[in-house]
Amino acid sequence: MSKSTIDDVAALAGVARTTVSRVLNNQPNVRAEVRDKVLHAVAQLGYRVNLQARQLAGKKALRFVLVHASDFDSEPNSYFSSALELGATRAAARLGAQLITHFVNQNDPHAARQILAQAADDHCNGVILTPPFADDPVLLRALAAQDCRVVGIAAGPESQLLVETIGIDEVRAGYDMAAHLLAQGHRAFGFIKGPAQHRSAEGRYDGFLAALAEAGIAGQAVQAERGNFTFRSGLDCAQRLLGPDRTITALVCANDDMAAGALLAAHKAGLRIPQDIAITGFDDTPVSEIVWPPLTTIHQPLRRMGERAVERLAQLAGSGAPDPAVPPLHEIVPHHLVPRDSSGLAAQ
Amino acid sequence: MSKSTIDDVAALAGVARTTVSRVLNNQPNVRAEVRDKVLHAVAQLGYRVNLQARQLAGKKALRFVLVHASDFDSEPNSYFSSALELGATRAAARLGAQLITHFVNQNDPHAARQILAQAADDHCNGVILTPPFADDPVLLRALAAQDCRVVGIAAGPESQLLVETIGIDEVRAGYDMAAHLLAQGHRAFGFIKGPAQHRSAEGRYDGFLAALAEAGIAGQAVQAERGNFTFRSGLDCAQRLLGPDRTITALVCANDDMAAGALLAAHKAGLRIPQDIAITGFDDTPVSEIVWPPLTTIHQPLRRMGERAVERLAQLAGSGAPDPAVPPLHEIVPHHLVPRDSSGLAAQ
DNA sequence: GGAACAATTGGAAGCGCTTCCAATTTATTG
DNA sequence: CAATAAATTGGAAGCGCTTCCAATTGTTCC
Repeated sequence: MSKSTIDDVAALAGVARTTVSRVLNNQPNVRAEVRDKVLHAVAQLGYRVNLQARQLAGKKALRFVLVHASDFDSEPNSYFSSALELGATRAAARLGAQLITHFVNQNDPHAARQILAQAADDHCNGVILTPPFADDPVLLRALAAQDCRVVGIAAGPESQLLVETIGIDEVRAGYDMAAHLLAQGHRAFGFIKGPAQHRSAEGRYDGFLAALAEAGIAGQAVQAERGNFTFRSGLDCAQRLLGPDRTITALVCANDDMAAGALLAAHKAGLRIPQDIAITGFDDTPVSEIVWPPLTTIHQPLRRMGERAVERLAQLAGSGAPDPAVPPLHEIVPHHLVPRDSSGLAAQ
Repeated sequence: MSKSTIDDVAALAGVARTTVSRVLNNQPNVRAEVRDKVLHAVAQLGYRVNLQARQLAGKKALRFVLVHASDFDSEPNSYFSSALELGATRAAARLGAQLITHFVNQNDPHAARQILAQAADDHCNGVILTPPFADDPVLLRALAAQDCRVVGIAAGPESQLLVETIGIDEVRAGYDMAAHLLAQGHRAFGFIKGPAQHRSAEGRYDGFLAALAEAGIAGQAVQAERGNFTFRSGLDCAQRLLGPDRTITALVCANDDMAAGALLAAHKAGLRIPQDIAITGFDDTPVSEIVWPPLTTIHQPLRRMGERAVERLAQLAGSGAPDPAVPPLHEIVPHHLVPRDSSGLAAQ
């Protein structure tokens, strides 16, 4: 069975090709009854538009912009952005959409303005934002005012009310990590958080505390430090937590890089991992498999998230203007705990 | 000035559209004189085919397959493969080509057969291979016999004679690293090599020795160990090299992961980096910026390499069957040394 | 009830290209 | 040199879709 065309649909629905086209493109002036008939025929034939033909016929291709935060004025060398973009590009290729990637220096005071300008210049149908940009409500609103659909990746709860978002259930992930360590007999915990602006990562801590509370462990029993997601900050925080008067047996870090730093602190302090101290990360980036011992962590499906972001944007673009009555959707992608050797049974 | 079309070219060249199409697609039955005229018109107008139209008119799209080596039966979580694929996908999107990615378990004894089958199934116009597959001459020949063009990435010298290849000048890179350390006053070196099968990485060691020889330092003075590119092996090898009777002041590792392992060994041995021991990596993967101190390393433009691989394949596909008289081209992409804090002036 | 209008629907052109087939030119051969 | 084959060129039909414009149908209002 070869691909069916718009004419097949038209024939089956008993209407003209033009009408099918109108239905397909959400255009007005089609009776509901006819629209249904067409949609029905589409479903029956498994019809899908041929993007080549559509574009050739003059329809502008979908254009999306993916904005990465960078610490410099160049493309970041990070796995996070690579994996996300890889997923997004795959989806874009599949959907025949164009994906433009920009790197914006997050330390630049004009970063937001720059993003707005790029979105306008590229005359795009949608923007994909990652933290910290995805957590900037002013930027989010400005983009919306610019008639530009936005999907935020790993955005915090505030952003989830403003724009479409995609992310793991951060709270649940924190909960799962706590449950894993509790099951191994740990009762005294350290936690290295990320920067407060990174809203979604805060959820990890909340979920972690929730699980502890369920197990009858008070939040005060947790020694929390605040890092900035870098190896160096993980090292520093962990050194404070793992001094000679250490009481904790497990140290949870809000991302893998900090966990790798904590690992070094533990090694330096002469502690055995996981016998003396269990250390866990978050994200399951390659570093978690590289270090020794390999990190127990929470896998975050970055490629999948990038894919979904583009798919969502494509769908939004096809469905016309946003309906202010419908709140934006927060899509949760599944995470899972990856147990490796950096955690194990707590010492008696 | 709007895009010119095939008819513009035809008009300018004074031929029919059909003839232009023939020239564009390298088809026979065009007089050399006419062909030149057309090509000239193409150049003059800056004409580029519209891929949408071409595909709509029935021409099959270019299909390339990118094969990654994996250690499991799943997609590897590595930066190397992500960055390469990202570059390849970007290029494919730009050229309107289709890129299919496969992950093949390199431990599977049938890996080669699997790749051949996939290349055949996908009915593709070309395959991009990475190590270790790019260094398998049997596979390379079989693929060629299957009428499938191959580009090898970071392939060894043997493969460079068999198929088109892309990579950095590994020998020169090794040389550069030695020069960097020599300039900092280091005279006694350790070197952690990769597995012998990884042919291109061997070049790094050769270049390194060459620079030492130029500086009047004998190869025997270098304490070489062989790792397998993992953090763990770097840790183990470094522990042997950095014992109490250590004589070296600089330790060069053939990739970043092993250097990260060596870093841990040094920390454990109570050595200061780089004051007591300089440690360097290779590849400039994200781990090199994550560890402490950040690694001096050689940057390898992975995304660019992926891009070029697709571009080369597209070019090959457009130029008909391979000419056995013309040897395959080995394309060198520029590398550069990234000095960071893990290397510094040698102690007196 | 019919004029004036708005809401629907369909017809047909054409986006830029490949490719089949027929027309033309050139080379080959008895 | 005519007859035949081979190489070269051009004409025209679509590929699957959007969109302009005309035709049709349904509504409204005096």
